[in-house]
Amino acid sequence: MFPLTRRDVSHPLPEAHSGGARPEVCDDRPVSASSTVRRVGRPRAVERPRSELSPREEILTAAAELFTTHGYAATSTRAMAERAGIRQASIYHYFGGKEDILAELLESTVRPSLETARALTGGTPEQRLWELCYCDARLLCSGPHNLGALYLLPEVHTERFAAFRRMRDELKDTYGRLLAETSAGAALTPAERALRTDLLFALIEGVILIRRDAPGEMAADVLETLAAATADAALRLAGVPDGDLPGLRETGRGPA
Amino acid sequence: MFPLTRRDVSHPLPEAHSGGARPEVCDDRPVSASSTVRRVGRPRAVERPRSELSPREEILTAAAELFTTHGYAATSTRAMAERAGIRQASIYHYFGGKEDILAELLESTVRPSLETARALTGGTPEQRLWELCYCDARLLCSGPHNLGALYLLPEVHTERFAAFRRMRDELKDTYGRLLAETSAGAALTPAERALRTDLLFALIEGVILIRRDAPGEMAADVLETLAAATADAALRLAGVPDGDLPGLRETGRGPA
DNA sequence: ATTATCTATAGATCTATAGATAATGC
DNA sequence: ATTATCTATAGATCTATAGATAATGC
Repeated sequence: MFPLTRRDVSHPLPEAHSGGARPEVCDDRPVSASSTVRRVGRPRAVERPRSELSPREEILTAAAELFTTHGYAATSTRAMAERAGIRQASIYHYFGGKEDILAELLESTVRPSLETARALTGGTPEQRLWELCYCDARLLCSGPHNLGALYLLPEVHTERFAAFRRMRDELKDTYGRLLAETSAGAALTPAERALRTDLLFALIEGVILIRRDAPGEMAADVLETLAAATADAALRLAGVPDGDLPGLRETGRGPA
Repeated sequence: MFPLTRRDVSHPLPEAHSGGARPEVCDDRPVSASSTVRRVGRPRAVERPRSELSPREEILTAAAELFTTHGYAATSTRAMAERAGIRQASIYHYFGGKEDILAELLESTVRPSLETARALTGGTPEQRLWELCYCDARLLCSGPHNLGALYLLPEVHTERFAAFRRMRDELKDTYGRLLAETSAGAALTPAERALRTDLLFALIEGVILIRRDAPGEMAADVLETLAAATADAALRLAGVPDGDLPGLRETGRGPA
C-alpha cells in the first residue's frame, strides 16, 4: 500500500479570493454570521436566516447549481439571484457580469486537480498515475453539485474562458507525461502515446457523464468505489500490466 | 480478421421521416433540385443556389452546426433560419417548435448506433464488443458536425427528450450484456460489472470530448486510427486479455 | 461617509402566431 | 386550390446600468 495522499480536497466553493471583478467591492470576510449580527448596507428585500456563506459565495453556489443542471445560457441572472436570496441587480455588485461567474466556477473547479497533479511525488510512475486518476475521479464525483459538468458546456469554448482551458490543458499534459514514464507508455511511439493520453483523459472526464446519469449526491462509499474503479480502469486502458500495481486494486467492493 | 461489418453508416442527416410535428405539412420529397426547377410556393426572400437538401434538411443541418457549437439555448431560431436561407417564421412550417428540432437530431444520432448494436452477430463476445466500440467511436467521429456533442447538452435531461434517453439507455444495456458475455466480464460480480459497464460507456462517450478538442473535420485515416485505438482501449479497460483478441489490434498506425 | 442592497428601466433580444402573398397545379 | 414562403408583431423574456435608499461607521 503506497502513500496515498488523499488530501481530501473537499471541494469548497471558491472563497472570495479577492481581486475579483470590481476593485471597489469590499472583501466580504466571512463574518461568522449568527443571525443577530447587524450588517452594513440596506437590508435585503426578503430576509432569510443568514447563511454561513458570504453573499458572493451564495451567488456562486446558486450559479453552480443552475449552470450544472440547466446550462449557462438557460440560466438567467434573475434565477440565480432568487436562489441566492437577493435581487437580480445586486449580482452586479459582486461580479462584472454573468460570464465572470462561470469563469470563476470553472477555474476553481480545475484548480484542485491541477494542484494534485503538481504535487505528485512518491512511488513508481504507475502508482503516481493511479493516484492522479483516483484523486481526479474523486473530485469530479464529490461536492453537492456536478461541477465537472461545467466542462461540458459549449460556452467554455469561447475566448472568455481561455484561461480555464489552459489550466485544463496543463492537467492533460500531466497525464501525458506520467503515461510516458510508465513502462507501458515508454514502449509506444509518440503518436500512439498522444492518442492513448487522449483516451485516458477522456475516460476520466467521462466520469462526469456517469455522475450526471446517477441522480442525487453520491454516498461516501460509492464514491470511494467509483474513484478506485476508475483509476484501475484507467491503468488497464493505459496498458499497465496487472502485476505492476500491487495493492489497492480490485478491492471487491461493488457499487451500491 | 473477423467479420467487420463496417456498414458505413455515413451519418446522413435524418431524411424527413414523415409523421413530423404538424399533420398538414407536405412531405417535401427531395426533388432532384437542379437550380432551374420551378417550385410551388412563394419564392424565398433571398434566393441562393438551390441546395441538394430539402428545406427541412437544410434546417436540420443548420441546427446541427449551431447546437453542437453554441448549444441549444444559445442558438436562436433566427440564427438557424439565416443559415438555412429562409426567414425565422418559416421554420414553423416544418417543425412544431425549437425542441422538436433537437429531438429529431438526437434520435437520428443514436439510431445508427442502436442498429449496429442490435445487428451484432458473428464472432466471439470479445470480438462483438470490439466491433460495437469501433463502430460507435467511428460514428461519433464522422460527419461534418460533432453531433455526439448534442448528448452533452444540459437540455437533454428535460422530459421532452425522454425518448432519446431511452434509446441511449438501450445502447448502454447492449454494452453491459456484451461485457457480461466475455470471460473477463463473467468473472465479475453484478455490481462490479455494472460499474465496469459505466466506465466502458463513459470511455466511448468520452470520444466526443476528444473530437471537440480537435479543430476541424477529421481526416479519414485519423478517424480510422482513433476508432480502432478506442476499441482497443475499451477492451483493455473491460479486462479482456490481449490474447483473446487476435488481429486488428495495435496496427501501429499513429494518429496524424 | 461608506456600503449593500434596492427599484426601475432601457434596449435588445427571442419564440411563436396571425395572416398576407406569390408561386404552381388543376 | 394548394403550397411555401413572407411580413409584422405580441408578449415574454433577459442583461446591465442608473440612481435611490437604508443600514452601519466615525
